[in-house]
Formats: sequence, structure tokens, C-alpha cells
Amino acid sequence: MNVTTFSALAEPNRLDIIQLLCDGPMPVGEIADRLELNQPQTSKHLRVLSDAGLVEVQPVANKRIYKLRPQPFQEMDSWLDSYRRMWEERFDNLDAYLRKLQQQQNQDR
Amino acid sequence: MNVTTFSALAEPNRLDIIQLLCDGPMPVGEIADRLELNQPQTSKHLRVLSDAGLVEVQPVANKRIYKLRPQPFQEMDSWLDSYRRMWEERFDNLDAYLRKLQQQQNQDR
DNA sequence: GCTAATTATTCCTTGACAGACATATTCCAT
DNA sequence: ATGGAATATGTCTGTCAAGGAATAATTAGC
Repeated sequence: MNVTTFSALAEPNRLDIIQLLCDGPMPVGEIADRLELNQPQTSKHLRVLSDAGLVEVQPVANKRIYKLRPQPFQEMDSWLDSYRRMWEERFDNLDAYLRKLQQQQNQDR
Repeated sequence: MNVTTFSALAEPNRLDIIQLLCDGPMPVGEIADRLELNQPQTSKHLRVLSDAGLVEVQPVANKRIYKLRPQPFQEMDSWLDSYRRMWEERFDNLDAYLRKLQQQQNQDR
């Protein structure tokens, strides 16, 4: 799992942009209007999101339409696989760790 | 979906800590050793992760054992639901947007 | 109670990033 | 080609967070 994905989402306005694009592709101006951001900020945030691979752009007329890219979300999904058993299985491994600790202490004598 | 979760994971060492704790609970010293971090940094990162609700601590003897908390991961999982159809369905809604744009231009005349 | 081990906190410095504003760039329409 | 709309980039400033080192706090064992 790549840190840049989380880093890109770790900003309120950028997370809002992602949520907004979840409904479908949208040009810069409309994103700025809906989120009440000024245009340069919006472009800069989109730049970060684009560099992180979360969105891609497609020019149409004199507009640039941004849309989500599935890949990072898929990666996040498979990354979560490692953690699913944490809540599917009921127990945590705390007692297992305590036993391991106990063994180490016994070895020290 | 909360930004603080992403913010906490948007740092390489913290992400490493999370991955490490995926194998089971662990005290501060062991985390620091395995990741080759010094102890204060480790404690500080754990503090951030704890404030974000990603980990919780449980004192055992003179050690403090940290372990993952399922909730934020579950939230992330359900948050991803909104994006699953993006890659399960094949098409993006770009053409839909273009039709909408076309309509608006027609209205302007 | 005292010492050592374990962990948390504080202070300081430095680097990165967001916001505001101005400006540049690109592209369509006429 | 020219004006205008849409978008991108540059610059500056303030803020916040990470790293390093020193120190404080907690706890176990004697």
C-alpha cells in the first residue's frame, strides 16, 4: 500500500473532491463552484490528486473533465484484506502475545 | 469518512507501524526495534495513531502494548462501497456528462 | 525507598504544504 | 488573429508537523 494515496486523501478539500467525483466526471469550474473553492486552489488540489493517480483528466472543448481512477481504490480494498480478519474473528492476539512474553521471561532464568 | 484516519496513515513510519501491528499486539520497544526507529519517535507516532483511533493501548507489567482497533478499518471498508461500482461496472459516466453538457448549451440559445 | 527499565513529553529547528493573489497558458469562437 | 473563457502555474506568507536530543514520568524488582 502506497503512502501517497493516503497523503492525497488527508486533506479535507481533496477528500470532498473525491466524494464529489464519485457521482461522475466533472470539469474544474463545476468542482470549484460546488465546493465553494476558488479556481486556483481547485486546480492545485486536482494536481495533487492526479499525481497520486486518484484522478485522471480528459480534455473536452476548452474544459478539462476530471474523473476517478479505479486502481488506487482497488489497491486500498485489497490492502484492507489483511485487516478484515481483525474484525471478522472475534479475538485479538493479545493473550497469544502474553504467552510469548511469558516464555521469554522463563528463558531468562 | 474522516480525514484524520487518512492523515494518520499518510506517514511512512506510521503506516509501517500499522502493518506491523497487523500481525498482533506489540509493546513500544519492540515496534521501535523492528522498524529501526528511536523510542521517542515511536511513542509520538503511536500517540497520533491513538488519537486517530487506529490503535489502543493496554498496560501489561511495565510495558504498554499497542494493538489495532477495528473500527476505522471498518469505516474505510464501507466508505469504499461507494467506489466499488466504479470498477465493477465497466463504464464511467463520461458520456452521460457530455449529454448533460450538450443540453445546457442548447438551452443557452 | 531506590535503581533500572520502559515509555511519554518537551523544546527546538527545519521542511512541507495550504491559502490568497497575480499571472501565464490553452483553447474555442468569431 | 483576436478576445474571452477555462484552467494551470508562480510567488509569497503563515501554519503545522516530523526529527533530534534531552528530560520527565511511570512501574517493576530488589
